[in-house]
Amino acid sequence: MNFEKKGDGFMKEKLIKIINHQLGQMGIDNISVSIEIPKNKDNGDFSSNIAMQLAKILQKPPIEIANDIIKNISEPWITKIEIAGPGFINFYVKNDYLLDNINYVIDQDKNYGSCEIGHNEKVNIEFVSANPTGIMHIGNARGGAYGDSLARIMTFCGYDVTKEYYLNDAGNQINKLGRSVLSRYLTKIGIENEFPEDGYPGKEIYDIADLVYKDYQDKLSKDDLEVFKKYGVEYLTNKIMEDLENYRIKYDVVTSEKEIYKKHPLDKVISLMKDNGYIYEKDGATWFKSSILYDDKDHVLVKADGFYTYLVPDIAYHMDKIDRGFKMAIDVLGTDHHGYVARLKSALKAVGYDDNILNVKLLQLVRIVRNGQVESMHKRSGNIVSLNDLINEVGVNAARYYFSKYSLDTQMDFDIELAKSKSNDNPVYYVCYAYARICSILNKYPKIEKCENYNLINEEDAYNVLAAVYNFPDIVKSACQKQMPHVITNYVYELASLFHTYYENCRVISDDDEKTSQNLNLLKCVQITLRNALDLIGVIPEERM
RNA sequence: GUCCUCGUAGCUCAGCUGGAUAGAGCAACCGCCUUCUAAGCGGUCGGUCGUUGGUUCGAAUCCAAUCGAGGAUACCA
Repeated sequence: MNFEKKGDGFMKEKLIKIINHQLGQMGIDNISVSIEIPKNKDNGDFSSNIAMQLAKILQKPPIEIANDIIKNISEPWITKIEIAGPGFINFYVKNDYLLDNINYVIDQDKNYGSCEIGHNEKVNIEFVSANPTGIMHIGNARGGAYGDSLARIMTFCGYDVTKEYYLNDAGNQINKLGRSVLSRYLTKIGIENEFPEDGYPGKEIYDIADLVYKDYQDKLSKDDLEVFKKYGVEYLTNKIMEDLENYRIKYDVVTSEKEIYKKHPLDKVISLMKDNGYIYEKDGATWFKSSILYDDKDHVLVKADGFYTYLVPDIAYHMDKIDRGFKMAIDVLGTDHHGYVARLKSALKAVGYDDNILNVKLLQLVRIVRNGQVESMHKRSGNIVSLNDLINEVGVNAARYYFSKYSLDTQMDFDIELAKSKSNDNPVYYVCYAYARICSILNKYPKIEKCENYNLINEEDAYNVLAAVYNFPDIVKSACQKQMPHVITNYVYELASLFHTYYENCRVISDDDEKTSQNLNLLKCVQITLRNALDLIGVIPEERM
């Protein structure tokens, strides 16, 4: 048997080639053939529905077509071809390709599963980007896990990814922050004052006031708002970055709103839109004619009081992103921003930029459930669970796994009590346990040599594990193309499950040295696959549990 | 009112560019530790894929209507 050691959808390609050849013989050459791995093993190792797709075109029953396709196929490595159900062609194949994959995985090691489909294309992923007016809370954890995992997956697939945080360090909310700190400061130095009604009530505001006091004692007054703003933004930005780093998120770029003003002065943005004919004046305000683009209504850009609405700096910011040469700019936002997408895309078009570059991922907001009651995240600081508290409570692995488990559009309830009390039921332990079991055995054999061949591995359970390992690169590609990290999370669970079954039924270490050695290499490639897959969702498994 | 997203097992969710008997986990019940980690394994129970129509060889998947949940519809950010 002469299989090239190429674990990258190789068998599928080979089968597609064979089918295409047969179709060519039949005079059909402009149809794309797809090969799938059947969910049910009874339906073969690989399967194609090509005959059914051709039924309409050829005006012939699918089963007849299938017969025509397969009658001349004869390959030594194909053990059986069946036509089943309404016209599926099911291929049964020798297991050698799975065994040959073992050394390939071990050689690839950290790169196993990676690919080059990104062609080094520049991609920007912006996520979290919470305003520096408070600390990170659970609501940010989901977008954080999503954005970071997507970045890891796309990088693994050969994209040139920039992870970006947009820091809103200007504007009204920062004034509010400044006034909140000021109020706490005044109280501290004994000056009676009223806390602003729309101020930020978090306890971190006291800490900032303490810092200001440390540097200035009681020398400041309400005229020094800029100082309070500066301390507030600095302190909270650092705190946010620190919390995110604990959550295993590291940004490549933090873009400051203030800096954007310098690159794209806001009046220039407006005049650009004006030149392109998208601006009109009404009731003393400047309006954007977004309704003639993607939006269903127009929006104000400059208010009657002369201030810009939030949309203008955001347009400038996205212009800047595109200026930097990204072929794709992904924004991860909560569904509460969904109306904003049409606005922003319209605006980019209005300033003459390609709005297709912008790709917005909307995620359902996380609701906090405590004792069966849904709690509001926004109203009172007392209810907000900080990201830091969550990590201290359940650990980073459990948190990252949990938030990577669900697709973006499931409305997610986060049950605090459940997370705390039943953390052992989190499937992350199930997966990590498989990894720990492997390590425990492999650690007994510090030096494992690769084998020439794996002819002694013949258990059904072993083949099942190896088939999942073989499939990993395809899974990564699919997660990347769909931009769905949870595909990886589901995969890793399945791989762990297959391994636990194997472990239960097959002894790895035995008196037969050759067989033991082959088994150890099998373990090694499961270990590599588990580790690589978990890394993509920001989980680092322990060697021991 | 208009627009967007979602309704799959008792619960939490996969599956959705149409494909074979709709899958996991949790919960419930029954088994398995003299052997490499029982945070494990095996088994039983559990479904008119919200409802009704349509498209077709075939629909959880596509289309329309309808009911239900959430969100968006600011001269707030």
